[in-house]
Amino acid sequence: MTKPRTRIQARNSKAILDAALEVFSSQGFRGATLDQIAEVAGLSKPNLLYYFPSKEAVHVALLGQLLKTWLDPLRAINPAGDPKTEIISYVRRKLELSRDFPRESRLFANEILQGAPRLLGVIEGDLKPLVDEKAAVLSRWMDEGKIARLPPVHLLFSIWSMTQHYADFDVQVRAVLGPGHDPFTEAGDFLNGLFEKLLTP
Amino acid sequence: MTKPRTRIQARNSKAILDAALEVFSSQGFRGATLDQIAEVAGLSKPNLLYYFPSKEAVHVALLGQLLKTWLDPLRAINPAGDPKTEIISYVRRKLELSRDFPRESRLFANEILQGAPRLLGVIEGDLKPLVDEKAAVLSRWMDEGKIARLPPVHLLFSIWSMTQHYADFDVQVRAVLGPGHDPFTEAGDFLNGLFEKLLTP
DNA sequence: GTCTATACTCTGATAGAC
DNA sequence: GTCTATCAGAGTATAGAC
Repeated sequence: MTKPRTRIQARNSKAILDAALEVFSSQGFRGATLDQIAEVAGLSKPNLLYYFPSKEAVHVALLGQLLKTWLDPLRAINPAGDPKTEIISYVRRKLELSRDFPRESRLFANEILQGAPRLLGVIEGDLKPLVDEKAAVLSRWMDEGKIARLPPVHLLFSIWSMTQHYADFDVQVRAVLGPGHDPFTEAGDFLNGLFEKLLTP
Repeated sequence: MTKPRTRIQARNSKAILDAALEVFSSQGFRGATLDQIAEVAGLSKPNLLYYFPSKEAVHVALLGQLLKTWLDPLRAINPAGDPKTEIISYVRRKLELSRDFPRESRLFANEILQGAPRLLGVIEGDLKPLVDEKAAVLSRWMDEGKIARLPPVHLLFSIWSMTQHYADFDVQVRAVLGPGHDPFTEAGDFLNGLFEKLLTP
């Protein structure tokens, strides 16, 4: 069902992928069942399998569309921009992704936790070259004294881990903060200040 | 099998819990099977079920012993110690936990990702009070001008996320760094410098 | 204490009517 | 395109021999 030809097909394909995102992101691939996905999508199980030939195919379709979105903010770092502004904007965008697409973040986390069986190739083939490219930009900025000298790749890891934490560990974050808190607003202020200070040479 | 009475029972119980940690931490609760656990433990499936009455019971036993270890470093923060030293030691201990017990970290991450169905009570009952207690200590240190003023709980979140990232996302970390890197050694230096700078008023 | 055999349920996937 | 019915295999758990 790569090319939906009718409105119904487009709507059902979308419903299935959305339901699958819901279930896969909270249960992992093996823990999710087609029954659950079909129920959330509001379809029968055989009908789901009319749109996708197998459970695996649904998962692959999800991961495929995930990675483009996921890497966009990193791609958007502009080598010609103001260094500190570029990095802090990147942090902000990553946190917005966690806030607006927490299921995508958890789907990704689940995949990596399980050893990235379906994603390792993409990580090595797409993510690593992109990281190498941007790490070189960061290094140049450090050489020029525009930002503090830090190991560039670990700087990226710290951005990923802190921003994704608010999506992936949302339950724990809210339980520990208690009621009356807005985790993402507070995180935005905290991370803004953190990287402002950290990046100042 | 709460009180093993013979050497064989002690050894088998231990083998089962170790195997279960291996499988649950990489597959999640639903994704793991008793077949896998029994095979890793070197026992037959019925024999495994002689030691634990159900899959659920194995999982509960694992989570129970997990949390004590997991909270120890936070408990160890000494209100009477030197503030910056205490916090940086905490970061170091947490990173050592990630390095030496990555499966425990991933088991915990899996649980939270899945909405903490078996852990939310402990988080609210044990973790939150402990965090509140230590956050008060951090706040006092900030009031006294010993360390920079930051939202204390979010400071703890940043420590948890950055240190656990190296265990939970190990596959991605190694794939992005490429060969010839020692993630945990590099992370230790990076995080040491990061918090040294961040905490300086 | 450990094994073989098996009961029973769940799950992914297919057949075929409409 | 969607449904009911159903199959084959995997999965949890139990019975009972040794």
